Amino acid sequence: MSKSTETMEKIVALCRRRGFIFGSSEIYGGLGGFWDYGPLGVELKRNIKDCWWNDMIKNPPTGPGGRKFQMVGVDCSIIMNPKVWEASGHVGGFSDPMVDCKETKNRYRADQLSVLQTKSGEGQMFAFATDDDESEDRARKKAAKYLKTSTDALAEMTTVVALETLETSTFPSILGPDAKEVGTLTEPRAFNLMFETFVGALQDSTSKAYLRPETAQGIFANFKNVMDSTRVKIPFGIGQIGKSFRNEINPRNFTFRSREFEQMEIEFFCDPKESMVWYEFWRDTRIKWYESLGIKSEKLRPREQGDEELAHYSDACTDIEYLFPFSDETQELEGVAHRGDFDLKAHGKAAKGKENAFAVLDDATKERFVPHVIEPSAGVDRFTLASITEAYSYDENRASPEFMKFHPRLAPIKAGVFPLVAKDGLPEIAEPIYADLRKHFFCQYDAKQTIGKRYARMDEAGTPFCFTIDHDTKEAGTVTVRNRDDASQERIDKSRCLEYLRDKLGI
RNA sequence: GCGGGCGUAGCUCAAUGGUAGAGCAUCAGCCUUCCAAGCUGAAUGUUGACGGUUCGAGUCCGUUCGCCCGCUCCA
Repeated sequence: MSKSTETMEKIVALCRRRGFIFGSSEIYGGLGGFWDYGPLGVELKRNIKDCWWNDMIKNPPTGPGGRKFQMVGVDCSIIMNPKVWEASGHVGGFSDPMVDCKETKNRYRADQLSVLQTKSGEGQMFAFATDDDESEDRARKKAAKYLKTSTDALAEMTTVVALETLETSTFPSILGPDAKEVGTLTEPRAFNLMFETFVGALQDSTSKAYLRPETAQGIFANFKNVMDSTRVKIPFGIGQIGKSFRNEINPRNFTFRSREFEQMEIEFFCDPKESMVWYEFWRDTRIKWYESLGIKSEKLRPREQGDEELAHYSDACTDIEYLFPFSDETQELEGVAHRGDFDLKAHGKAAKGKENAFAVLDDATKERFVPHVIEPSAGVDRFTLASITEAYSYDENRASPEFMKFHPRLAPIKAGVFPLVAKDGLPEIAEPIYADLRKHFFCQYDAKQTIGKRYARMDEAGTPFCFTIDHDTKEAGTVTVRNRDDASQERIDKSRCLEYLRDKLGI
């Protein structure tokens, strides 16, 4: 077992042991790709979402060149009119079994491919798009060349069959419609990763609906509503945090690829002429945000997508990737995509009947334009997992070797409050201190067992500070503050605990 | 999807085909004046599930499910 796998196993074990993350419905054997957050996990995840909402929506950064811009939020329904997903391109070809060509990366509907084969069924076969004369023509020419015969004589020697009637074991002999090499077609697979459900009591095709596979479309669908109700002006952004669902074929790596997950997405609308400037601004802003929350920059790798990787409508896209312990390669935390006017035009066309239905007026030139969109789309669960793996520390010289070095803003518990012993009137002093602190921060009071065990428990929870009330507190009115990261101690006046926390946490 | 490995208490692991156990963790109490100390006690199981062989199965056989690893896949 590799060292990184071992580390990952320790992290998963700690998450379970301390109540960060459990497998969903474990008592019934679990369900792959679904996870529950426990008492500590929910605090961590909530802190992450609060940080994002605060830093991006409530108090957004200043734009390039000191420009101000507005940010507003929405919270859209998970189930939407299925037409949303037709317009966005999520349904359509994706409901049916598909065949991929490994060479050309083209994807074909399995029921729309035919194959030209020799009457004996032997030798190479030639696939083409059914009812596409041009594609069939190309296949026939290639077949004629292969069989060293004329296209006229070919009809005598060959027969046409539907791809779906062939055994997948014969696929290595098939030449794809656009391929140069033989045997590059995959077996037909269902590619609709959207969860289906039914709205209303009747379960038929007219009531079919989908759980959203991304939060973005709810924002696009409400673009006009937000424009009309809030007096925002281009450039501005709409943010949303919410659950999305993808029926992943193969969920792996703890919570990294889950079937139910939460997203934090911004759709930023701007003048096409300035779109690249805003794209670069958001890419850099988002990278800095992760660094500000304790992700080391050397583990954070922005990866600019090459032209061949980009969606056809996209001008640029950067995946902000993080080096998780479960892989030698960095994995995507967030995608910052320049989506052009693709989405607004698609919905304008589908819902309003013309592509420019969502155009806005340029005050200076009095011309109408469809805004371009910059989309920083982050995975809440992925960043939660990244902050956990980043925080995980091991020092065999400590009494409690494992500890979680969370950034103070993210730490689930901000402080522990302990009477050194549960007698001599110490709990009576400690309890009011705790009652005062908990009004402002999530804290924990513990009087059980030895002080060492209590510190160790707080280390595993990632609590940055512990206040310990001892006999000197009675005499001098001071308490011990114990620091999680180096186990160092200092004494402060017991009345200064809240002030101390505010100062050290920076919040 | 393919191949390999593993399933016994919350965790780490024991138990010749013959009464399912230990340590840690948890809880209660004692002790304890700053880093998982000690003592006493308590609670904890459909041995992943189903079926078969057997007088008797955690153990042998079959099936199945789950998890992990490697490939594959990931609009």
